[in-house]
Amino acid sequence: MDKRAEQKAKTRKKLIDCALELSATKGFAALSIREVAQAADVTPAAFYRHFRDMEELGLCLVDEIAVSLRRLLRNSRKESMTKDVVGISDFTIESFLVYVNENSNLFRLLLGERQGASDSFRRAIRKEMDIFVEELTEDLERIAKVKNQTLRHPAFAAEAVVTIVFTLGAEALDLPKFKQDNLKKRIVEEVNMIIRGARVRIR
Amino acid sequence: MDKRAEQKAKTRKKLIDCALELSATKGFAALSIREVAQAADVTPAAFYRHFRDMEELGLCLVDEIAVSLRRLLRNSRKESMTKDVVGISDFTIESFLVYVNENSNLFRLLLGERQGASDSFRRAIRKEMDIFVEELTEDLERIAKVKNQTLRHPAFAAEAVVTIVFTLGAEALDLPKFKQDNLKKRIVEEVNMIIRGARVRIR
DNA sequence: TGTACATCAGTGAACGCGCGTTCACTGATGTAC
DNA sequence: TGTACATCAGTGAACGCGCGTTCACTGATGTAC
Repeated sequence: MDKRAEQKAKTRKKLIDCALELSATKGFAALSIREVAQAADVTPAAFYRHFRDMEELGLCLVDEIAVSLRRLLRNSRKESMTKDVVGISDFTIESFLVYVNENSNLFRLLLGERQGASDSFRRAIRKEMDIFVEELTEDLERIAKVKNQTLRHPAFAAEAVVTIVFTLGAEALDLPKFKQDNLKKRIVEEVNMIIRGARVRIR
Repeated sequence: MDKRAEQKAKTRKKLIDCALELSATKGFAALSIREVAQAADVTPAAFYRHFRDMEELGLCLVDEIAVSLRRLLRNSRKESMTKDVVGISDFTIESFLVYVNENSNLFRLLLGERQGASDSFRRAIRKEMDIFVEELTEDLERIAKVKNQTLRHPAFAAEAVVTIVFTLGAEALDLPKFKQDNLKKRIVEEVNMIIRGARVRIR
C-alpha cells in the first residue's frame, strides 16, 4: 500500500472540495490559489504539486459535474424504465430538482460559468450539456414511438427542454423550499408545452 | 453652460463605457477600479468622484441594459403593429439577434451576471427579465385573441420563450455569422413549439 | 467688466494587503541491497 | 530484518505586483460683489 500516493490523493480531493464549496458563495472566478490552499489546510506552494493553476483545477470541477450529471441521467432512465413511466413526468422533474438541491454547488458552478470568462471552461460545460440534449433526444424519440406519435424536431425539443429545466432549475437555488413548489409547477407546465408543441398532429 | 458638470458627465460616461467594454472580454467580476480608471484615462482616485465602488458602477450598467432592452421591446412592438404582423415571427427573432449582436457587450453582461456572485446584481437583472416576460405575456394574449385562440398559460409560455431566446441568443455571441443562421432556425423552431404547445386545441 | 474667493473634478504619492510564483528545505515514505 | 539512499508531498520564507483606499494638493471653472 502506497501511503504517499494515498495521502496525495486525499489532499487533492480536499483542494477540489474546498474550491467547490468556496465557489458556491463567491463564484469560481473570484477564487485564488492561496484561498483554496488555506481552506484545504496546506501551504499555497503545495497547490502546485496538484494543479498548474486555477484553470486546471476548474476543469477538474467540470469533470466532477460531468460524472454527477451522467449518474443522474442513468438513474432517471433506469427508474423511468422499471416503473413503466412513459414520458417526461412530474416525477422526473421532481428528481431533477432534488439533484439540483443536493449538488447545488456543482450546479451553481455549471450555470455560473456557462457564459463565464474562460473559454475552455465554457466549451467543457457546453459539451456536457450537449450530451444531455442528445440523450434526451433519444428518450423523446423512444417515448414517442411507444405512444405511436411523431415528433417534428426531437433534437430541438430536447434542446428547449434542457434549456428551460437547467435555467429555471438554477433559479431554484435562490428560493426557499416552499417557493420551489411553485417553480416546479412552472417547469413541468413549460416542458409539457414544448413536448405538446413538438408533436405532429394527425387531423 | 456649466462646463464643469459637462466634463464630469463625460468622464463618468467614459468610465461606464470602458467598464462595459472590458467586461466583455474578461467578465465584469474580474474588473478592478484601477483597470477601469486607466482605460478611461483618469487616476484611480478620480473613480471615487463618480462611484462608491465597482458594484455601484455595475448597477449603472444594468440600468443601461434595462434602457436598451426596453427600447428593443418598444421598437419590435411598433414594427409588429404597423406591419400587421401577428405572432412571433421569424422577423421578430431576427431583429432580436441583430440587437444581441449590436449590444453584445451589454448582453454578455446580462447573461454572465444573471447567476453571478453579487446579489443586488442578480436581482436587478431578474427584475428586467421579468418585465420582458410580462410584456411578452400581454403580446401573446393579444395575438391569441386576434387569432381567436386561447392559450393555456400565457405567462408560462412567455417565460419559456424568453428563457430560450435569451439563452440561445447568448450562444450566438460565440458563433461566426454564418453559423448564426442555423442557431436562428433553432430558436424560431423552438419558440414556435412552445406557442403551439400553449394553445388550447378545439377538437 | 474686473477682482477676490469658493468649489470641486481630477492628481499623484503613499499605505498596507493578498496575490501568484519561486526556491531551498524537511522529513516521512518507498526502494534496493 | 536492517541499513543506506532516493523520492517527493508539503513547508516556510521571500519576491515583486496590482489592488483598493486615503490624502493633501492643484488649477480650471463658477460665483458674488
